[in-house]
Amino acid sequence: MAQHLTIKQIATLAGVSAGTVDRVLHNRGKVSEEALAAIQAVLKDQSYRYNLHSSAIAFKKTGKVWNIVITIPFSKKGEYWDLIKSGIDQALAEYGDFSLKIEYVFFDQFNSNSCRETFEKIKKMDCSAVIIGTTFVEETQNLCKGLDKKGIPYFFVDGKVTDTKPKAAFMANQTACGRLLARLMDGFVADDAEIAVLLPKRIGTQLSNNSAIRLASFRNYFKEKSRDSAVKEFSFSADNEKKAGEEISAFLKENPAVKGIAVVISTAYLISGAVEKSGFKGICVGGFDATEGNSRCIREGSLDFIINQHPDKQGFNAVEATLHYLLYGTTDSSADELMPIDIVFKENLIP
Amino acid sequence: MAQHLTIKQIATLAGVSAGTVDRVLHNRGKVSEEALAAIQAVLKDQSYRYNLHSSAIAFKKTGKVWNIVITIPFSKKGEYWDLIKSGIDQALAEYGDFSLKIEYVFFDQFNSNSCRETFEKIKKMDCSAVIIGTTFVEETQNLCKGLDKKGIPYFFVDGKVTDTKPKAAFMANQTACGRLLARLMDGFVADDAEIAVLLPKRIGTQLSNNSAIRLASFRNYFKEKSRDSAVKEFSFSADNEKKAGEEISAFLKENPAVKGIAVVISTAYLISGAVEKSGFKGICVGGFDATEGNSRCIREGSLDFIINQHPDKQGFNAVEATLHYLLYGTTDSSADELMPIDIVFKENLIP
DNA sequence: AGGGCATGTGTGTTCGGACACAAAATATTT
DNA sequence: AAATATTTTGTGTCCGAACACACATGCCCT
Repeated sequence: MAQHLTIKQIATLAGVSAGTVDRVLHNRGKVSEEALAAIQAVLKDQSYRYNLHSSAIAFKKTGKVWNIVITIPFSKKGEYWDLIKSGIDQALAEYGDFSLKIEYVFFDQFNSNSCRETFEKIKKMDCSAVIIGTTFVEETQNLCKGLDKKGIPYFFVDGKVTDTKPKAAFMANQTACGRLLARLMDGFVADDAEIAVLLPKRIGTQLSNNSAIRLASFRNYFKEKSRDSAVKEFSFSADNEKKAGEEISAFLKENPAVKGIAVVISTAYLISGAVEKSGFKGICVGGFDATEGNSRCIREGSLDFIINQHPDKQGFNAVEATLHYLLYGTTDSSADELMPIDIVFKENLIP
Repeated sequence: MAQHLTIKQIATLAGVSAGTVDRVLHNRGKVSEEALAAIQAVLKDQSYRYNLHSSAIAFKKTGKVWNIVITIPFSKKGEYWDLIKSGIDQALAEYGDFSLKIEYVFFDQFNSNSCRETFEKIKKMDCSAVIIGTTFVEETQNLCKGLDKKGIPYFFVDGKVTDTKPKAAFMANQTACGRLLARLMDGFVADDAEIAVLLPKRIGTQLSNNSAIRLASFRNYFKEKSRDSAVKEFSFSADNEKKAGEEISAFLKENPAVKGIAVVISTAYLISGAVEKSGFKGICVGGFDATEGNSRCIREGSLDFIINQHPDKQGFNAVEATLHYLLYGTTDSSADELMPIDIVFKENLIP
C-alpha cells in the first residue's frame, strides 16, 4: 500500500513551506516562479492526492458555505425525478461535513416556457455550482452559456446537450437501454405474437431525447432480427392515469395479437395496472426505472420487469462530483459518466 | 441538515472533559459511575455519531496496525473468488488511511482437508479480525468456535453458517437467485421445449450450500408453474473444460428437446462455449456471476445472460464492516447483509 | 499523619489540510 | 538612501478524534 505524500512532505522536498505548496495546489497565486517550478518538479515525480478526510475536518474551520442550485423538473413523490432528488439528498447527508446549501428550482418538464423562465432566474442567481436535469435543449444551451460567462461550473443529470461544457454528465446509455428492452421483449414474447412499443402522447412537444433514442434503438433491434413488422407503435396519455388505461384497453382490443408491451418511459405502471384490470392475460409488460408505481406493480405481478438506469445514483454522483470540483478544482471523473443498467424482476426487486 | 455533536460538545453538556467522553465511547473503562451516567444521559438525548474523517486522520497518529486475516478458496484470476478478492483490494485502497494489514490464507474449496488444515493454522494466528469465505460447514463452525474463545471478531462472505456468531455476513439471497434464473429460463425458452439445469459433478463432496439452494428454488418455481416435467438435471465436470464440453455435447445430442440451459454455478462459460462450438442453435444459456469467462462469452454471444450477485461488493463491504467494527466496536449493518442481484445481458454488460 | 496504591479525570499533542496573518524579501517611489 | 508599497513566504491556529501522560482524589495501612 503505497502511502501518499502529504503537503508537508512535498514542502520539504521542494525546499519551501507548507503554505506555499498549499497555494500552488489551490491555485491561490502569490507564488514566485522559482517556488512554483520547484514544487511542480516534485509533483511530477510523485503525484499528490488530497486527503478527503483532512479536507473535511479542515473545511469545517473555514465556515465557508457553498450554494448549489439544482434545477430539475418537479415530479410527484416516487416518480422519476424524485428518485434523482433522493439520490441528491443522500449525498448531502453523506457529505454533511461540507456545508453544502442546496436550493432546488423546479420547472415543468412539459412546458418549455416554464423551463425558460426558471433558467432565466437561475442565470441571475449567485451560486457556486449548478446541477441541471437535461430536458429542453435550447433552453439548457442558453442557461449554460450564461453560466459559462459567469464562470459557474455546472453538471448534468439524465443526459447531455450539445454545445455545452458541463464538468460532468451522469446518465445511462440510452441506446443500450432501448436494445435491452427489445432483447427482453423478443425473448419473452412468442415468435408469432406482436409487440407494442408505447410512447407518451404529448401535445405541443416533441418526444424527449432519451425516449427517442430508446425507441430508435428498440426498433433497430427488431429490424436487425427481421421482426420489425411485429412491432406496433402506440402513443398514450402519460400524464393521465384514467385516460391511459382506456387507451391501452382499446388498443389491445383492436390488436389481439399483441402479447408484449414495451413502455419507453418511466410510467409503465399506468399501463400494466390497466392491462391487468381489463383482464388481458399472458401479456408481458416492461418499462423503465424503479419508481414507486413501477415497483408496486412489479411486486403485485402486473408489471413483468423494468430496466433501471439508477436515477438515484445519478443524483448522488452529481453532488459528489460537484463537491470534488469545488474543493479541488478538478473532476476525476471523465465528462460522461455512464450509469450501470439493471434489470429488475419481482425476484430481485429491492423492497 | 442537522449537524452532529462532537465529543467536546458532549463533554460540555455532561459537565466532564473530552477525555472522559472518549473513554466511555470506546469502552476503555476508568470512568466513575456518576460520569458514565451523566454522559449516557446526554447520549440518550442526542445520539452521537463518530466522524469517520476525524477518526481517519487521528488514527494515523496512533501508528496502530490492524492485522486482518482473510481466508477464502483460491481461484484463478477473474474467477468467482478472485472477484471477491478484488472487491477486498478495492476497499483496502479506499481505506488506505487506516493501515490495515491483510493476510490472505487460501484453501482448496473442493477439499475439506485443505480447509480444515488451513483453519487450524488460522486459529493459532494472532490477528484483529478474520473474514471467512463460507464453504465447508463443520470446518467453519470449528474455526468460529476457536475465534469466539479468543474474542476475535469474524465476518462472512458468500453465505452464512448455523451456530456461528459473525459480526456480519455478506451474501445474496440464494432463493431469489434460483427463482430468478427459473423465471428467465421460463420466459426465454418456448413452452414446449425442455430446460436443463446444470450442477457441478464433484467426487467426494456434496453440492455446496448455495448451489443447492439455487437448485431447489429453481425447481420449485417450475413446480409452481406445473412445468417441472420439462426440467432435466444434469451434472458436469465443472473443473475440467474439455470434459465439460464433451459431456454437454453428448447430453444435448441425447436430449434434442432441450432449448434452455441453466447453470447454477459460476462456470457457465465452460458450457456456453461448448454449446456454440458444437453447433447447437437456439439454445438459451444462463448462469451466475460476471467472471471473466462469463463476461467474455456474453460479449461473444454464446452466453445469453448471467445473474450477478456482486461478489466484489461482498468483499468490499466485508472489509468496510470490519474496519468499522475495529474502530468503533459496532457494526451499523445488521448481521445479514443481502447484496443486490443484477441481471446482465450483452446490452448491459459493463466492459 | 504521611506514604503507598489504586482509580478517576483533565490536558496536551498529533494527524493532514485550509487559511489568516505576520514576517521577510523584493520592487517602486520620493 | 530612505520610505513606502508590493509581492512572496513562513508560521500558527484550528477542525474532531485518539490516546499518552500527568494530575488529582480517595482509600487503606503502617
